[in-house]
Amino acid sequence: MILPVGFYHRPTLDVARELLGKVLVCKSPDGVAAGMIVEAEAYIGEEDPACHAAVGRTARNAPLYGPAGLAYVYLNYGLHDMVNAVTEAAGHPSAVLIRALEPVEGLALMRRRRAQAPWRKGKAAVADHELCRGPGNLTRALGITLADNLRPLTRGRLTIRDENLDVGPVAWDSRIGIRVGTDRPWRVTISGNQCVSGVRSRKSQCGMLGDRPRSSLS
DNA sequence: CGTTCGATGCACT
DNA sequence: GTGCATCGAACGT
Repeated sequence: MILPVGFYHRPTLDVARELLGKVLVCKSPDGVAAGMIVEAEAYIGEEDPACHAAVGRTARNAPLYGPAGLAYVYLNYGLHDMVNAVTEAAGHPSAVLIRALEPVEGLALMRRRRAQAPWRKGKAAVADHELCRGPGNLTRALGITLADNLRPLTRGRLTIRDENLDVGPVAWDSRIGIRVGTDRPWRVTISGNQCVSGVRSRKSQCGMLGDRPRSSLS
């Protein structure tokens, strides 16, 4: 079942938590690629210094201010397209960044796309659990680009499905790769999943379990 | 093991 | 002109 708009039209932390275990699907003429979401981050409002809306409404971040259930895709570092699910009511700029997937369908297509990255030409193939590890990697593996910005996630080429997959324990910790707003524990992951990005082979990521971060500031 | 740093393009000041 | 919600190679310990 494809997640309905109502799923996204809720508090962003709840959406982030419940996106774990759901399946992001991208169809293209080359085939279908899909993966289970194992890592996500919440970006909530103009008061969140790490949210793109912290600078107020601009041409780029306008999708954050729109209705829930749309994709917000933008280019980062000139190299990587990042995909978010817009959440909450229109006028409340917020979204969930999808940071890693466990590949489910279209592994061969993912491998082909990853190998096409300019910096990967002539390099060894990536392992299956690395195909969608990291926000830039997963968009490349699924073929998600800026052309998917503002696309509804409730039908068509780009969707998120509930396939009743088991999730198990989840952990909240601070968001990755940002210079501000690191105090907010708004990154959520499936504990122990090999496809989660971030610090490698680090001793057990101090994490709390549960439906909400221990100290949510919202 | 760890840390540094270049590639790359565009929105924003 | 500056600075990224990154990736991965290169280098140091």
